[in-house]
Amino acid sequence: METLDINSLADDTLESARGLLGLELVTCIDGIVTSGFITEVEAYLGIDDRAAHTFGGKRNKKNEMMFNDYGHIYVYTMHGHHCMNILTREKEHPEGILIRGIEPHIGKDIMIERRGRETGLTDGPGKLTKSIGIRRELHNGMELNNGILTIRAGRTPAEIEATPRIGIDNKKEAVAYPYRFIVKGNPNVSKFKGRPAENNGWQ
DNA sequence: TACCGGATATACT
DNA sequence: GTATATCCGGTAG
Repeated sequence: METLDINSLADDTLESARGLLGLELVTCIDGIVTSGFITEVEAYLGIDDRAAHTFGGKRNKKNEMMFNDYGHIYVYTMHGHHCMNILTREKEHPEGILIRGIEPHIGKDIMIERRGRETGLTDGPGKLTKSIGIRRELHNGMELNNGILTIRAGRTPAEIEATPRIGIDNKKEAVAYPYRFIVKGNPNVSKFKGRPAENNGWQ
C-alpha cells in the first residue's frame, strides 16, 4: 500500500487538509495495529490565524512542537484528552492540520476496548486519539511513516464540504473561516446530524 | 494560585 | 435536540 508523500505537506496547508480526507491513518502501538479513514480535518494557519496555538508567533513549551518541519505531528492535551495535528510547511510557518474524525477500519474491536464503549468511537479529536492509541507523552513531535504512525492511500470522498471550525467561539474574526473539511454525509464527524449519505459519502 | 483551553458524556427540556 | 459538569495540564499572574 502506498504511503503518503510527506513532501505534499510542504506547501499549502488548506490544500493539504483537503488532500488528507479519505486517506488511511494507521497506528502500530505495542504491536497492535488499528486504522481508520480520515473523515474530518481542520486547518490552522499559524501566526495569522487567531484560532491557532501559534497566533502572532507565540511560542512556548506547550506549542514548541509546532515549530517543526512538515511531516511531524503535534499532540496537545486538554481535559485529559489528546488531540493530534499533522504539521505542514517549513518550521518558519507553524501551521498544521487537526485530525477531528476517522472511520474505523482495522481493529475496531480494539478501539471499543480502549474506549470502553461501542458507539461514537472516533467522531471527535479526543475520541479518535484514544481509539488508535495516540498519546502526547509518547507521540508528540514524532515523524510520520516511521513504523508507528503511517498515513497511506485509502478511499476517495464523493464530495468534500467546507465549514467553519468548531469550538473557537472566542476567536473573533477567525470563527467564520471555512477551514474545516469533512467527507460530506459521513457520520464519523463531530456533531453529525441527519442521515448518512450513500456509501457513507465515499466514492 | 487562578484560569484557560475546548471535548466528552450525561442529564435534561 | 440543548445545557452543563467534569476532566488535566500548562501557562500567566
